[in-house]
Amino acid sequence: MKPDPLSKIPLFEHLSDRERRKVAEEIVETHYRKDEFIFREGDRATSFHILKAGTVKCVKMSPEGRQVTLKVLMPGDLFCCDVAVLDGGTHPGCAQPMGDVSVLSLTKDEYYALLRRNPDAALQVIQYLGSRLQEAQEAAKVLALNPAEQRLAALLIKLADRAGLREGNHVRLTVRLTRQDLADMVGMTVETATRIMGRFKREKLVSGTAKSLIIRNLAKLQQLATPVPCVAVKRAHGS
Amino acid sequence: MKPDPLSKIPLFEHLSDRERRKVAEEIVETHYRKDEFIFREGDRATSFHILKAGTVKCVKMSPEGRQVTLKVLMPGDLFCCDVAVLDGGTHPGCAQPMGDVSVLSLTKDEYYALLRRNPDAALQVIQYLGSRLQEAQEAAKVLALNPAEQRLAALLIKLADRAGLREGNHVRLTVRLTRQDLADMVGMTVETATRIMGRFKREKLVSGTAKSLIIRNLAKLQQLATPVPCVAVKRAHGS
DNA sequence: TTAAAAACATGACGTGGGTCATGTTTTAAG
DNA sequence: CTTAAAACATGACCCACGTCATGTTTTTAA
Repeated sequence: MKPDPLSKIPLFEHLSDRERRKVAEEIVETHYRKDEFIFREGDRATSFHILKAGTVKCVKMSPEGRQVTLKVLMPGDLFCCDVAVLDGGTHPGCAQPMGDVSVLSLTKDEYYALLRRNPDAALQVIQYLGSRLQEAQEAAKVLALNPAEQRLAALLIKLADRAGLREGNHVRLTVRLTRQDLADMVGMTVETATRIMGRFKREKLVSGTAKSLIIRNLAKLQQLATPVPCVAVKRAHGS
Repeated sequence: MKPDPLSKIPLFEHLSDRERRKVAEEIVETHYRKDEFIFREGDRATSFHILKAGTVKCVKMSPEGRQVTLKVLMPGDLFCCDVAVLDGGTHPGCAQPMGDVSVLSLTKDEYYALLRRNPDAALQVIQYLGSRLQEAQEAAKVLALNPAEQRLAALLIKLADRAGLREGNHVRLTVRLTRQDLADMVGMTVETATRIMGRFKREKLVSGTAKSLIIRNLAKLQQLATPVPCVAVKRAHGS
């Protein structure tokens, strides 16, 4: 099959050609549209996935119908790579395409076998999970401590970095993100997101809406995202 | 050395006796008191650790001096097991003992070698990281969506489950947790934590303070922790 | 045992941001 | 091009929680 698209994916970069060919035969590619969930919260987990093209939202719902977007996956991202989920567990959240996407899948057993035969691949997965964990913890800290404006500013910066396309002295986001999407990513309501984006727009920090969001002044956003490191340390620790 | 304390730790359970002896020789045990940080945010990460005895707080500080407790580690928990941190990175948070603790450590290189030689150990780490990741995501969701009372109730339940000692029809926590500790774990202020705990105490759901916290009515707390699944679904998705 | 230091507790007050309501603009489908 | 649906925007209201202030109780150390 095809001229080896796997070599570009970090997980597979250390594999031998032979092993890579073997995996290429086992792997299945599937396409999804915006309205087809890849899986839903509570579904039984059966496969390991890699996002090949497009973007996917990982979403958790609250019983009241509100939701948080835990993470936006970009091409190359792994999902369901943790054994905990695969080992008879159910998905802790939904995976919802944000447009047309293409996903590579490997069954649980094939995935296990792969990791067992290739310690380097296992190390890659450990590395990936580790950085996801750090991200998640950082996100929790931000949610717990920062006011809405800072959280939104921080989000825009992260997006510019990870899904942005430089255009002169501003950055265009390659992902379609409505105000609602932004709000869900930083735990606030649409109204609040709209108001703050309105403020940002007035101050020429951003422009455009979902169709094409543009970051016009990254430096100023950076500044807004960082709370003032107040001088007096309120609660010192140790000793 | 000692009669193999490693066999009780999940990471090592699938190792051959030979391998386990080897690891036992490489591993270093260190003791820390309450006022000695094991490491601080920003320190260079050099070793992989396992908590042998005691409890440890993983803490992140905001520039203003507020803090969030990302996780309370209990005996058997791994830390710094993610390669991302070990591979030339710095610690994303502090590790602060909550009393006298005992920690087993393995240098980065020995740890890598161990994982490479023992695919099963690597899978264990993947499993561990995966469940930590889910926990962290769940925590983020709770922080973002739930009001203070629900978060505290949920925390007490989790603690009862993971650090509780059954005593008749109530549960005594084996960890010393001040109101401040509780507050830091669910992103609120001491005052709010005190007030809510006061309410809980009046309703006979809990009693005692840091010295010895007792959960008296787990069922009622469970109920408080779960928000009312309101009937009308506000924002349905799909199709 | 006593004194200093944590931890706990409670009240008064202000506000960020959630909720609801309503209108405009943009996008997508026929 | 039209039209319905989705996304964006803005105002009015209010309450959960953070902040500050002050007092009591418990713990720790000497």
